[in-house]
Amino acid sequence: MTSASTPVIGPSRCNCAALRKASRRMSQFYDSVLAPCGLKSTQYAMLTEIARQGAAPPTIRELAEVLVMDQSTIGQNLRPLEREGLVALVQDEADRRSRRITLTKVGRSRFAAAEPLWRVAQERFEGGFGRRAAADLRAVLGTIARDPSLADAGEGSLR
Amino acid sequence: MTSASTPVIGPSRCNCAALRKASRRMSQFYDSVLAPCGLKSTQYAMLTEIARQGAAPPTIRELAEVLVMDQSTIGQNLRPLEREGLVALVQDEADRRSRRITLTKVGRSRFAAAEPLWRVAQERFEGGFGRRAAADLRAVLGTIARDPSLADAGEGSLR
DNA sequence: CCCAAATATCGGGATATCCCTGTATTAAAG
DNA sequence: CTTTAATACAGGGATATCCCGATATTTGGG
Repeated sequence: MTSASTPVIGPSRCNCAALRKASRRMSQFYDSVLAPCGLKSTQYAMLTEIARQGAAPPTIRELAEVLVMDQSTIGQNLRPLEREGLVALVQDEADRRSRRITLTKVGRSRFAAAEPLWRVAQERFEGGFGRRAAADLRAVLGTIARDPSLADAGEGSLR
Repeated sequence: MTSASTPVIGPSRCNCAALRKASRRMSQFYDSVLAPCGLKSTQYAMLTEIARQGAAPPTIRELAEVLVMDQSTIGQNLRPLEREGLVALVQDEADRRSRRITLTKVGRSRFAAAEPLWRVAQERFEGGFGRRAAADLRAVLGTIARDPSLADAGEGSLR
C-alpha cells in the first residue's frame, strides 16, 4: 500500500527546489491568513516596502531591487493596486523617466487593516517554528537574496 | 518590543517575504545556469520527480503534492512539456479518472542533458554557501514544505 | 550643441501560480 | 442497485514572474 495519506515530500538534493517548495508552502499559509483583507502576500510585501520608504517614494527600479523582482513584474503587479486606488504613480519632476510609487490614503488604510493579519501569520508560524529559528532563517535567506554572485550569474554572456 | 512610534528601518521581518526573495534569487541563478538546455527550474524539478518515480509514473495529484503545487499548476506546466514531447499523459486503466505522467524517450534525453548543468548550479551555489550549510538549509526548508499546520491553515473554514 | 550611451519604463509573449467551478469516474451508503 | 459523496482532472480567470525589444529621457563626450 502506497502511503497516499502522508506523502514524503522527498529528500531532493536540489537547493533551488527545496527553496521553491518551502516558499510556495509559506505563501499558501500567509495568503490564507491575509485573504480576509483582500491582499496577496506579494501585494502585502510591496505595500510594506512602499510604506517603509515613506517620505521618499521608490521608483519601480528601486522597488524591484529591494524585492528581488524584475522591473516588469513590479510594473505588472502595481496595476491591480493602482486600479483599486491603493497606490499612485507620479512622474518624478527631477528625472521624468521615473515614476515614484506612493501610497494613497486608501492604500494606507488597507495596509493598516492588513497588518494585524500579517502579525497573526507571523505569530502562528514562529509559534511552531521557533522565534529564534525564524530569525536565523531570515538572516540566512537574506544572504542568499543579496548574494551578488547569484544575481549576476547570467549577466556577462548577454551584453 | 514593538516600537510603535519608530518606523522599522531595517531588513524585513516577514518570514514569507524573506523566503520569497531568496527563492526568486535562487531561481534566477538556477534558471541562468539551466538556460542552455531550454528548461526552467520548475520544469527541471518536475522532470526530476517524474524520473524519480520511474516504474510508477505519478498522477497529476501526486506530483502536485510532492512539489507543493496546485493541481492546476501542474496541469498547466505540463502543457509545454507535452507539446515538446518530453512527457506523455496516459490514462490509468485501473482508475480512469487519473492520467499518469510518463517521461518519453526525448524527455529522458533532455533530462539527461540538463543534469550536468544542474550539477554546475549546485556546485557553484554550495561552493560559496557551504556544502554543510546547504544541507542544513535544505533540511529546514523541508520541514516547512511538509508542515501540515501551514498546509491546512485555510482548509477548515471553507467547506 | 549634438550624438551616443546609459537609464527608467512600457509592451508583448511565455510560463508559473493560484482559485473556483464544472465533468467524469469511482467508491460508499442505504 | 441507486443515490450520494469523494476523487481526479479540465477550463476559465486572475495575478505573478520572467525575457526581449521598443520608447522616452537624461547624461556624458566631442
